[in-house]
Amino acid sequence: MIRRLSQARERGIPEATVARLPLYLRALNGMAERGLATVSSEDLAVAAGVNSAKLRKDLSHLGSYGTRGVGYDVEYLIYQISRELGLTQDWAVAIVGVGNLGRALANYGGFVSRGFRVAALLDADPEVVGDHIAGLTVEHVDELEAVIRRRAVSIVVLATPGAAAQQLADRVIAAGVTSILNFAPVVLAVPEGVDIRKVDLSIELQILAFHEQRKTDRMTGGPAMAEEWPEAVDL
Amino acid sequence: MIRRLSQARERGIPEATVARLPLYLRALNGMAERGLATVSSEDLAVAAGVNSAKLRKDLSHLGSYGTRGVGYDVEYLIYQISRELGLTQDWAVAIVGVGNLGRALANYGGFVSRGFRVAALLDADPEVVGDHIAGLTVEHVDELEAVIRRRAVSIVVLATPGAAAQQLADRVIAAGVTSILNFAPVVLAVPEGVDIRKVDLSIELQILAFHEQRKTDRMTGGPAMAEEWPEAVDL
DNA sequence: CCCACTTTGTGCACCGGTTCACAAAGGGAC
DNA sequence: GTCCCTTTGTGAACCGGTGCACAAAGTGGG
Ligand SMILES: NC(=O)c1ccc[n+]([C@@H]2O[C@H](COP(=O)([O-])OP(=O)(O)OC[C@H]3O[C@@H](n4cnc5c(N)ncnc54)[C@H](O)[C@@H]3O)[C@@H](O)[C@H]2O)c1
Ligand SMILES: NC(=O)c1ccc[n+]([C@@H]2O[C@H](COP(=O)([O-])OP(=O)(O)OC[C@H]3O[C@@H](n4cnc5c(N)ncnc54)[C@H](O)[C@@H]3O)[C@@H](O)[C@H]2O)c1
Repeated sequence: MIRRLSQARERGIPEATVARLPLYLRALNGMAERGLATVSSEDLAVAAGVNSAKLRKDLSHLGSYGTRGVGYDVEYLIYQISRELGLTQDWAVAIVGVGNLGRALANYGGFVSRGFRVAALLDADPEVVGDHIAGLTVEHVDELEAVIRRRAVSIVVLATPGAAAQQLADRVIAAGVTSILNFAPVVLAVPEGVDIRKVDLSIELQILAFHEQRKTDRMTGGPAMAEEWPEAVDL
Repeated sequence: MIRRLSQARERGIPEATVARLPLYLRALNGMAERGLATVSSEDLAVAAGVNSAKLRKDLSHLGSYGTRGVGYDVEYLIYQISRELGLTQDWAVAIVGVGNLGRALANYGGFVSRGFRVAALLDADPEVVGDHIAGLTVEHVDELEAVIRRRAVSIVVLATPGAAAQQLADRVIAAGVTSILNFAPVVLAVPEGVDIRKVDLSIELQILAFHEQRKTDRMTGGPAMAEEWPEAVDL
């Protein structure tokens, strides 16, 4: 353990790797619960549903944390990945928009489990403001900036209708937040340095439908070449 | 319009393109509502938040549906993309697991809007079975196979706890479903030919946390080289 | 009919990421 | 200590996707 951080880990872990680390972490936690002390790249790769070479390359970006001929120490790797992802500190999250989805998110347990804490719920609807959900009181969105400052919110979840999302994003960014998880079906324009992640159910379904159509087309011999282009369309 | 489908559109639209088509479609629908008849790749690209060359290349995979010097006909492009994505037919979707999240999904309007119809709700909890949600009655998951067959379900949304997800996936696949949208935080193992898409809130937050940590590290001069490796950890 | 202008469609160079395949490293048996 | 076995870490080829830059195609004005 003399001088870890060989040449890797210097700067920049590939984005694709970052996106898989949580997967590895989840698999490792399962293994730790089952009492496993070490795990090979092969076994961990299977558990995480990836290729083992990819897994090794991913881990090599964090440093050289395996033992050849043996594998990786489960607890140690959990610690290293958690640290890399920033899960050793806890993050205050605010949920803006407490409708169907916002409520589900607020009540979601798995949320809190790993470093994330729902610190505030905000809504514009006077019917909703004041409600008690998951131990929190819904505050008025007029208080947005004050709440972000007071509770040291660093991640905002947007669960409002699309029409309100851009304006709310502008406000939370102006208030200093640079990480947003957006559930509204709109493309948010944000300045350099702000990270947006988008969850879009409708897009996921459409992608599934595309492949589903392909599959059934293949069954039935492809789309009839004839109606490639129905003239009736109102151009 | 004599003989469209030059050499493109033959087989296989790139996966990355498929994932963006719903974005273009959404932008186009907005434009159609605002009465725009044609749109340039530049304008549409801005609305969808992508590079215009990428947009043109994406659309070229569907065929050559633009007019040089003019742009794309909005209505016509909506029709072509919809057809390509399989949104001209409607898809029966079953939601399995009617808890916090399942309810939010069932009540979600934007769902139905474009070709998707929630055709069944299923749960294992006798407290929940029989509830009326969004005009449907929650059925018992024992009926899963029968419901899938009876309602011609082709897409299943899994919104159960992780522990139940793999087993349920196996059952819906055995019942002939080949498209699954999974909200449970587990890696599902599925046979060739089955499409899984995963929505994982926890992973999204962890990715945000990673970048957030990087950003704040940069502010404060990076993580102190010293505590790279606290000896105290219980290895 | 011709010219100037706009905008598409795409060839090509580039880039990040994936995968193979193997040398190097470590462990354990004797 | 030596040998054999296991498994890591990574060089290098490959692959899909991105974006620049431009020729080709079409429009509209005169
Ligand atoms: N429910 C789902 O399953 C689902 C799935 C995918 C995407 N979405 C998207 O998530 C978002 C929320 O969906 P939902 O079903 O919870 O909608 P909803 O209508 O139930 O809830 C929206 C909430 O946002 C609040 N709101 C509106 N404007 C606001 C503002 N300016 N500031 C603060 N709060 C405001 C409303 O008062 C309401 O409580 C929508 O954009 C929807 O398209 C929802
Ligand atoms: N709620 C959220 O915001 C959220 C966010 C991200 C991920 N998730 C994930 O989505 C899933 C559902 O979350 P939730 O908050 O709705 O949980 P929940 O506990 O509220 O609901 C789960 C539902 O599934 C049902 N169920 C359990 N076993 C079943 C089975 N074998 N067959 C059919 N139904 C069964 C339960 O009766 C319950 O109604 C979980 O895996 C969770 O980790 C939830």
